[in-house]
Amino acid sequence: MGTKGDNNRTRIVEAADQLFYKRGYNQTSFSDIADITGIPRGNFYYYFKTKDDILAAVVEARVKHYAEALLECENSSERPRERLLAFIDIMGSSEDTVVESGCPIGSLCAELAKDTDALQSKSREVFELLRDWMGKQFGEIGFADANDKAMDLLARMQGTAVIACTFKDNDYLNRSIGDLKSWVNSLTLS
Amino acid sequence: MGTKGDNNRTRIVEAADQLFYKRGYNQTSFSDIADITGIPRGNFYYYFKTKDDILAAVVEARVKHYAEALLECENSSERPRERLLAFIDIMGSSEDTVVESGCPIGSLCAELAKDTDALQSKSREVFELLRDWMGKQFGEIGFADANDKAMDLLARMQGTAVIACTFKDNDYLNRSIGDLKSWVNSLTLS
DNA sequence: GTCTATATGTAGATAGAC
DNA sequence: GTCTATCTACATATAGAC
Repeated sequence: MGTKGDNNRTRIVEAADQLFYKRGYNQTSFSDIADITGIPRGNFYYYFKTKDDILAAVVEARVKHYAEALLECENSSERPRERLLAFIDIMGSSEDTVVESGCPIGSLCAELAKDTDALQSKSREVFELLRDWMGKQFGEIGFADANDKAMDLLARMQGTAVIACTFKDNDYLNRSIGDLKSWVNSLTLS
Repeated sequence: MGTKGDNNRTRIVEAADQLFYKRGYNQTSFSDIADITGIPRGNFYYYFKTKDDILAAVVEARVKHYAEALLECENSSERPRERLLAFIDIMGSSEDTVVESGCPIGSLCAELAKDTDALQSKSREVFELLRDWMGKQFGEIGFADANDKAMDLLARMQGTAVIACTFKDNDYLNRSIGDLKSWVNSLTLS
């Protein structure tokens, strides 16, 4: 803790995080990470046993990152509906990277769905965090089907990211984010 | 045309098509395709100059496949709204594979968005076909923003596939498909 | 803890016999 | 057209000096 080694470990995870997003997990090599960090390939095995372990560390870093983002959304308003809107806005503030590389969470899950079960379930953890948080917000609003609503919002955000990225369409992305917020605002307790 | 070589070419493309879907483009090797077809690795270069060329052939095969599927949807009803519902049902009929590997079109585009521009724009062709066809249907219904509606439907189907696949959730997939059809049915000319 | 050198496997691609 | 043998590059991973 607090040693030089921890710094190197953190730098490896941060570089891997970016590369997994921009190029994908399978297309990112140890050499790529070495080039960015300046840390020689061979050293990685002092911090991680396998490439899969690097992925696990990246996912854990992302869970931590999004947990903090959700906390900010939580603090942004007393009203759960406003909190959900605040979360949707995060995607808007990442407009350019979403158009370039898609959603960092969704694109990783989509890639690893075609890989081993271990990698797939690891990558899912970030989505589980978001789903549970969204479910909590919808529940506080009063929806009986809060979990279903959470899955719907998650899915609509993912679809928006996939299509905006595929067509390289910033206008569509912004319009769709607006529609998403309108949808959350229009939902009524039946 | 009609020679033995064309048969081999077709078999390579069909095997590649399946493998690109189940394992992804980058994770599919010539050896994998050779194992399935029984055609030796070295032979592939008689039919294709590079792996990218195999992808192009696969995309063209998919465009042809979906063009036929769209024609069937077109013939299924005189009413464009019904035709759109028929297309949505295609995803429902592929329930198990969608949960296992996602949408064949969307997952390929998401993967290749992190690859070269050439591969990315090639993979997009299937989506362009679907978008244009959907736009035509929404236009026939009478929507002024038919193209926007097409993008929305495409996005919602993609989001549904990503989430159903990530969470391995057949129930969610079926519910979401139902919701999608209700949405198409509920759209009114403003 | 950090580094270089290297092992081992497999990828895409080529050469040339038949 | 079909096949085997092989080239070159680069991947993950290991060994061992410092």
